Amino acid sequence: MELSNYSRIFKALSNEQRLKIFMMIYRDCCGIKGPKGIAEIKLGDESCCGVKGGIEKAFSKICDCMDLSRSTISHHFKELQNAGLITCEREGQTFRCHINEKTIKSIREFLG
Amino acid sequence: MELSNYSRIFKALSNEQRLKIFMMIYRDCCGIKGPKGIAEIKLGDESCCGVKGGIEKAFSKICDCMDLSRSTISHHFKELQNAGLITCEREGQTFRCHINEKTIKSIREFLG
DNA sequence: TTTAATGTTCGATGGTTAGCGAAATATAGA
DNA sequence: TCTATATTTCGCTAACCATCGAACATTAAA
Repeated sequence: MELSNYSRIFKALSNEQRLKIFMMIYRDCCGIKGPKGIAEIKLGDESCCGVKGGIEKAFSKICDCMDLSRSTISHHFKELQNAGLITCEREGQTFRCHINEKTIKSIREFLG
Repeated sequence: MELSNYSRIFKALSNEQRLKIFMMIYRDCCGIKGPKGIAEIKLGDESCCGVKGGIEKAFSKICDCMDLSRSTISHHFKELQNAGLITCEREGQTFRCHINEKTIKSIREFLG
């Protein structure tokens, strides 16, 4: 992976609110059991997406537990998508989103 | 480690030039053999800090191989320090810099 | 078909950042 | 002490970013 790709990924994770959104998706929305390092991160009481395997209504759920406007949250989702960290699709009224495992792998390999 | 610390680290690595500087220090200046993932990153011909274990004159060397003003590079060093990624000290006229292993460890643990 | 809910897009605003050159500071050596 | 070299700080500018509310688009349900 090119250096510029890495900087794009890190830029997406450089905003604390956006990182929080990403962590919620990563940890709770996609059924991935957070490994060490993630468990330590405090998201606060507002953690919301506890449905394992349930990526439905990710957007709404995150809206409900964050103190940001919907438009801002929509923007953050876009940024996470642009960085290749997540993919989102709309099925009817369900906003379905996935973690992009390939990108996660690249991050893991970044410093060995 | 707090979420805000992680976003600060990622912010420091979100600028491509700064990431490049960090990678040079990480890979070449501190005698750390880059693991997989780093080896793949192309820094271009300008890679300069080939002296293993030699962290001396890191600033000057990096200035020589990057197309940025010295003041800008100084600024980037400061940012890397603020994020806790590196520490720098001046010994006489030698600018000595180290990787902060603790922070590296945190990054590695971030996604498991 | 109206209504309610869910997301997106737009334009504005205030704050932050990357970059430069010039001036300042620090150190080593002549 | 003077000079050359190395690094930092300062002041500036242009670009970028986070955020909002309003307006719009889409879909489900009443």
